Amino acid sequence: MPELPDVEGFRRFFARHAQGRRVIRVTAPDPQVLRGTSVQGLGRALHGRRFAAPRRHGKWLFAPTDDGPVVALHFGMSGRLEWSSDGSGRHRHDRLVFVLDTGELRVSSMRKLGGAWLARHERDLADITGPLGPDAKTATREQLAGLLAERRGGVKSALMDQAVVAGPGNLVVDETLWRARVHPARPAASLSADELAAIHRSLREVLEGAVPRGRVPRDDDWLTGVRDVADPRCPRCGAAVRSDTVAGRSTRWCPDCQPETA
DNA sequence: CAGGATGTTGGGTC
DNA sequence: CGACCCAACATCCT
Repeated sequence: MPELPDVEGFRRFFARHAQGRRVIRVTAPDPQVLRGTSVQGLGRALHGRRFAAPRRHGKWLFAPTDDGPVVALHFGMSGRLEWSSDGSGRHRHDRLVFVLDTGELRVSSMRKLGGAWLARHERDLADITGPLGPDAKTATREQLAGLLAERRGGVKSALMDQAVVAGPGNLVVDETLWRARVHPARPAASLSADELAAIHRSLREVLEGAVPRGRVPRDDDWLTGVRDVADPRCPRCGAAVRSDTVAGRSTRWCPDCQPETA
């Protein structure tokens, strides 16, 4: 499920449990999630080192050690972190375990779409992540407007592209466009200054609401709250919510609040 | 049983 | 090169 708000929750979780803690050993109940490294490689790089403050960019979580190597985590569609102070309660989907001096931090992933990478140095992270736009939480209105203005495709496709702006996923984008009253298939380059401002403001509001919760809330005054109910109604105007595939992803929008032509 | 799920990548195509 | 579409990845759920 992880989008930016979820990963920000994982960052806080990582900081609470692992920051300043020493790595005793690394085990991989399912090494398939290790990308470009091995459990031996991770062990050699991390053994005896302490984790420093974790950082997030978009949907990536970076866990540097106090003197060099950095673990990069991406959670795919189903990843999350678990903590066990006494080593008990192992779960079937735990794929990677950092045994620390105070307990075990576990990377769990049902579908194994994400994974764990090892960077020798900070400067190697960009090779792992590929191109990433500015983080959605801090992107300025000018940045966002400029990036969208030079896109040729639809606005949902643009906002979903991590190289344009890093962090938004399917739920955040649908929620943002609903709040901004912009149809998801609108050509990005056709948006007015007012619409661009509304998208930026809405993106900030959605993230400010979601990040403290560590997820996109399923509140009933959010579009996400009616996403999967039968006969969904727009929480703002009561119109029947439309469902279709846009930019290759399942998409919800309100035909009254978000008309196709502005 | 078929289809879908909050993500990304690689191939083919225009 | 930019953008779209689709399949694939692996597992569970409706």
